[in-house]
Amino acid sequence: MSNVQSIERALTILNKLSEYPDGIQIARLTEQVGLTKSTIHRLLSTLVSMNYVVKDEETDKYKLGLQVLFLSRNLLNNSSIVTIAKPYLEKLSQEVNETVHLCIEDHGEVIYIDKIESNQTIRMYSRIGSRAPMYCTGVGKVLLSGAAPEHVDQVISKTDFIPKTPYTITSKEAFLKEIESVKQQGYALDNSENEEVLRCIAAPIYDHKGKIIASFSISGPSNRVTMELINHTLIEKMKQYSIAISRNLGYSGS
Amino acid sequence: MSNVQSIERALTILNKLSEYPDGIQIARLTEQVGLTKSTIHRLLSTLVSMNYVVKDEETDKYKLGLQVLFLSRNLLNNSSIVTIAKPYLEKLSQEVNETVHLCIEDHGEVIYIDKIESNQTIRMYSRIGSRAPMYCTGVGKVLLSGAAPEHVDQVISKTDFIPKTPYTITSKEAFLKEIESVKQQGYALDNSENEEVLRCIAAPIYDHKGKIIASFSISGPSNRVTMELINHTLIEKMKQYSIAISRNLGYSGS
DNA sequence: TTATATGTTCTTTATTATGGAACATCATTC
DNA sequence: GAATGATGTTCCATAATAAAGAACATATAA
Repeated sequence: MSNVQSIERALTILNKLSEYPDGIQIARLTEQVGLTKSTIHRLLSTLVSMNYVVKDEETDKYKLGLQVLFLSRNLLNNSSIVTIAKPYLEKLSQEVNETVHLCIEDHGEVIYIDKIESNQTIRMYSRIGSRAPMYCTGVGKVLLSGAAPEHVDQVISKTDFIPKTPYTITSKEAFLKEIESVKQQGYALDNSENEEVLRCIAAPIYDHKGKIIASFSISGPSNRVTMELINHTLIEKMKQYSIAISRNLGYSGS
Repeated sequence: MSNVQSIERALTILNKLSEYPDGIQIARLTEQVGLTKSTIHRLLSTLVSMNYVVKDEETDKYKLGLQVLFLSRNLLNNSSIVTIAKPYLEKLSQEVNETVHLCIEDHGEVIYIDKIESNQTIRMYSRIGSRAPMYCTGVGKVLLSGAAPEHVDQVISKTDFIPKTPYTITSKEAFLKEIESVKQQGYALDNSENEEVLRCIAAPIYDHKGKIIASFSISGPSNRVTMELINHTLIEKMKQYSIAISRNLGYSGS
């Protein structure tokens, strides 16, 4: 029941460090984490000794060590979704020449587990491992459209509907309605609801039981990914890929 | 000076879990890690509460959680080597139609920080974040060829020269000689020294100070990556790419 | 049913982590 | 160049914390 304090603290520090790719000093960490210098120093020393953290001797800054990368090395390979979906997503990205993402839900958030970049010159910055809220992303809506009502309620109750753009859905009622319509349609849009200049279309991936276990999306600047293109081409394309990938996971529905 | 015991133990468990992508039970972990059931249970509970570990309620198996992936999300993006080298490595991989790796040294080991797969049907299994010893890899030889003699000695003294194949270098003296000749040549081979069927050629990447900070390699089955191909084409090609990438990092040498 | 293997919870104990203080190091300012 | 301030590091007494055995719970197999 009760957790180990020092481990909680150490992991909190790791989380914090991940926000500072160039490292952070102990003094800054004390402000951020709220522990004494000496405690943080000791915790960091332990993390360093295990290669989870590296200390830059020049600047006295601490940053994540490569052991963290080593940990995650098998995290996605084993996950058959990534492996199975990859060739399809690559083909899709090539066809539409836009970035394609693959996501699953984790603790009420969207987490990006794969990404195929378009060859367009303006590339989006890398996202694998990143999290995003569900209420303002196409993939999030799709994932919730396949979840049990209680789970949807639970996620929504924890959601802060922050208006990221003028188009963001900001009420529970509207969002519930939106999820319902996603369920009907079989796809979801993010119509500049997360970032002003971005438009996405997302579709579900089903497992053999017909459960939605992942979602993939096409994202691109609104001027390229127009509503016309979506209605004309992308909806149909996404549905095709949705079924193709799901079939490969043992899905037998339509 | 003295480390926090519970953190060391927790990280040891994380390391262990990374070996079991499908999860492992507490009982197995006690055997592997040598702690009591209750201790491991408590440590795991803490890790679970922080989302570093996930418990499969069906099988009672514990495996790494996606927070680990979240941690590493910025680990390589910030690293300018990956970003700068990527387009070159992609082009190289396309030209030779073989897998290309990018590596740095970490605590006396080679660590793979990027990988571009060839389009050949037989793909190598993913490696980003993986570690490999330096004595039996081309990239390892290259990295050591640029290191200070004391560092080379230190790494070698910690190295177990295990003969992975009949061609593996198994003595300090031979390895030192090999590194010396790599330094002369400006490239290194792994002539089936790590895996019987594999041949690699590796070259250095220099920073603005002329220091070797990374190494990249072409790897492929020996029947495709023949010694003839290497001598004829690849050596020259690797040297060109080596200089091109290094130039982009501010290197001004030849 | 019993036995065995496993996960979970509880409680006592002493080990262990904690944080203040002292010390060290460095950069900046007067 | 001394003094100040900001930082990292080490030490140590104390109390809080984690440890592990035992008891309990649950599931599977004999």
